[in-house]
Amino acid sequence: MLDERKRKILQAIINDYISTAEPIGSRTIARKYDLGISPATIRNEMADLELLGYIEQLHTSSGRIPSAKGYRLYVDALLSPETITEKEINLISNWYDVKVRRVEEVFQETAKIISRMTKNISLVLAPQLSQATFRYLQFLPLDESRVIVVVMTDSGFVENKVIVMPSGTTVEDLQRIALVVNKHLAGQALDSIKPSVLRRIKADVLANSRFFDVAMEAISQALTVDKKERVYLGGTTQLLNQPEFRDIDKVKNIFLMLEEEQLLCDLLHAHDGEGIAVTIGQENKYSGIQECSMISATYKLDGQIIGTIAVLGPTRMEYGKIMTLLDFMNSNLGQILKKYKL
Amino acid sequence: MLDERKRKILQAIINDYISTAEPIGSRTIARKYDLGISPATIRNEMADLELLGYIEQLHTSSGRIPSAKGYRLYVDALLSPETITEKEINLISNWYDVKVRRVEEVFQETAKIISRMTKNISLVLAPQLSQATFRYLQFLPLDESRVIVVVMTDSGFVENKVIVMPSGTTVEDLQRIALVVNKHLAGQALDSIKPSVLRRIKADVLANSRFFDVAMEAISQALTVDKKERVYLGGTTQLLNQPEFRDIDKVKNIFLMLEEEQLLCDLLHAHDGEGIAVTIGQENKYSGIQECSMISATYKLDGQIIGTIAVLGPTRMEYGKIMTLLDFMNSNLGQILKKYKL
DNA sequence: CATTAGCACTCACTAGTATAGAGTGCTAAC
DNA sequence: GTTAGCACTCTATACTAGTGAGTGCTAATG
Repeated sequence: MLDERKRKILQAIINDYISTAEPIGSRTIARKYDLGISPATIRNEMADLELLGYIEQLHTSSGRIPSAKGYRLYVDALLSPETITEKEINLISNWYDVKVRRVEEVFQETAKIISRMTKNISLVLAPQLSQATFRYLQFLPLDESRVIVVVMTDSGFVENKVIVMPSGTTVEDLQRIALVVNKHLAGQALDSIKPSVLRRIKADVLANSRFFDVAMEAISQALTVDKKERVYLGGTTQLLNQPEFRDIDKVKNIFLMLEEEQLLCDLLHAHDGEGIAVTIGQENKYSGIQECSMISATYKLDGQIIGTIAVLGPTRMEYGKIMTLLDFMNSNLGQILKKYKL
Repeated sequence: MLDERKRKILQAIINDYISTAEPIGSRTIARKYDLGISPATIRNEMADLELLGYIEQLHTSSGRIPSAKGYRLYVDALLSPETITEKEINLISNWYDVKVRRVEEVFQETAKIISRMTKNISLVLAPQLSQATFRYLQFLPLDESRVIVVVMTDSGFVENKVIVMPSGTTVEDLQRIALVVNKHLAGQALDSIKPSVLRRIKADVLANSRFFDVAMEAISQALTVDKKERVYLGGTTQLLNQPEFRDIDKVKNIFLMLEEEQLLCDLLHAHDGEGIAVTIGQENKYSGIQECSMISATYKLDGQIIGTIAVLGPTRMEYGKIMTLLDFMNSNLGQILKKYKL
């Protein structure tokens, strides 16, 4: 383990690099940080730190920058605790009050708040519908031939799908099917409702089998279609403000990744335990963001993890501040969801 | 008006600049395009074209590039007609078949197709709900205190909102309210349903006034909330492939604009007549895209204009090809919407 | 014996200069 | 009217110091 002085110096290097994005030399450390030692001593310590792999040099006569290993130690042990201010809390709750009118908007706005406050890209993985449980389904006639299947879940999410019914289907036919289906599926998790389950139901509705197939098709579509989780992005342009991303090609790689929703889902799922996770640089699986760090946090509703929020930025990011914010946001998000869902 | 030879030369300059992004000189024109005249003659003609404002020079010894006025003439008069290939048509219909499962996805996928095929940013303005007309509304009980208000429109769009009802509300109360509301609102355009209209209804439901206020609040929310039109974006990263956007700051401006949905709506509404519109460079109202051109086309459903599709890119874009594609897409979109809406 | 002053050395960055090359406008010949 | 020829302009590239921030090493110091 590093001694106190080495840690102080490493901390100074990282803090400075985080705010300036410039390599930092022994002179500057001695001047800016009051460590009571001369540049020469700092140089010796820095040589040690470099040997240990915590910092690196771009070329022999440049200052030092933190290495991935350095950031890792920083995040794990050197981070000075940050608190979220009263002002920030007000800003957040005010934002929700003004901008959010319905559940679905919570996620997009959460992403916006986070990116605004951290000056980085934010990602919000919204809960999959499949984790919800089926409450009931209802057919609402639209006109002579078309019917809307409305599927309701426990938590109040509503999924709907317009279908065309064979001519001659009556409202009563539909109600009978709904009755049977509801009896079978009530309380089941959406992702446990597989074609086999639906087929078993069929036996119970034999009398109406003519409409059943169409209805089942629609139901299974209404059920599956939104299993696809949604990722909401915020502040993608923030990346363009970072000096390490002046290079269009680096930016392009990352933006291309951000356009692939499935990839983002996977990325956010990499962390599916509780609490906050930090992946630094090459720790990231996707090569496009190996010059980035990602801080992610899972949030809960009624004690169950239902989604993830994350911040993506250059490895040189304000870990402390962002972790504190995400911690606050994710403990908050459950309540906010409840509130807006009613 | 320009004589034939001048037009040929201007056409050559613009075509070449569109494909190379490099200023073009008299020598190159003579070599690449078989006009039967010498570089010197071309130089003379180019001097004229510059005097007339159709082309410009970056500095005295550089080749010429088209000016905004040049592009304008090109688009209005010089464009060689392009046709869409069988292969492309298949690609498009196949894309819809594979990717689109529900109405809402049509717009996002349309944006993706267009950006993929044009290598530029695409924007799709999806129909506002407010243009739809109210069909009927229904209350679906969720649990003891919560109810879902489902509002259905003519075209089969469904809007829903969870509300909390005062304790003691019965299903019959709700049905009575629904009945009255439906009687009053059926067939009305959503954006004509204002608070004053709702208040007038109140008289008819006096017996249930206790629940009425809550219900009305929810209804008006369900009605207004999605008046907000949605803009779907595709291929924003394509911009980064353009040589004229190697500069991060230019890109940033445009990306910032793309994040503001309201702005994009306004932009797309600038063209609300029929057919295709092209705005070139400074013709654009928003300063951020004055180095861009935008080609937009409105699409219809049942004879009525319901939205806009557009392509945004550098002024140096393949006008002919893109206009042909948009023309095809917008004439196609109505059918596709019908098909997937069913 | 850890610390520090001093110094030679390295290397990116900047400014200045020369050169090459693409393209022009003008003039005179065809 | 068209074109060959030529002097001229201006960018882009390569090369060459010169500057300065920062280092590592050595020897002196408390």
